[in-house]
Amino acid sequence: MNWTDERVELLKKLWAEGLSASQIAAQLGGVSRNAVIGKVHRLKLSSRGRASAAPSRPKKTAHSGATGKPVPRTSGGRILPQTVGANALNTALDADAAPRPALRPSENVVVPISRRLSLADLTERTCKWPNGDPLHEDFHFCGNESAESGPYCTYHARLAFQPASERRRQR
DNA sequence: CCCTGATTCGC
DNA sequence: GCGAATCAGG
Repeated sequence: MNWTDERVELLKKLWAEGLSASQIAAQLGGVSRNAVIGKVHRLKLSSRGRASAAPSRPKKTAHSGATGKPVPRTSGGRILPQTVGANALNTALDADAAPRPALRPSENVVVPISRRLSLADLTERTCKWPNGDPLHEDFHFCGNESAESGPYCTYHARLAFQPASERRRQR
């Protein structure tokens, strides 16, 4: 992924909004949080709001080049108070044997902003609620922090374990 | 352990 | 310029 003008603009916007580097990386897709942080610094839009100088940061010595090192590590992510407009929820794929109750691509479903993870990026503690059409590029998993030992985040867990009939009136 | 941003430096 | 590895901290 390269830093197109659009991606840079989005980066600036999200950074200004206070999203963390990992969250921004998740939104942009194709980049690590390190990449985001690096870009932020190069764009000189660090500080973000208050503060001025960084009090601590001596230096560093030995540095092992980026050679035979594994650890892809794509972590980070927190549910934000904001919401994103109606993503169609689909019943199709099953993430890791997580129970997948049927849910109509409902009308006014508002999904919390997610990390939009791919299947490969899911971990034990990420929400495995699938969003979008599995046959589309748009397909992704919520990826937000999942609830206590559950497969979904608190928001999706509610939808998942509620009878369709009750789901209706409770919203 | 989870995460955060900051820095260095090989590429 | 890019970003993994690393650091320092919550």
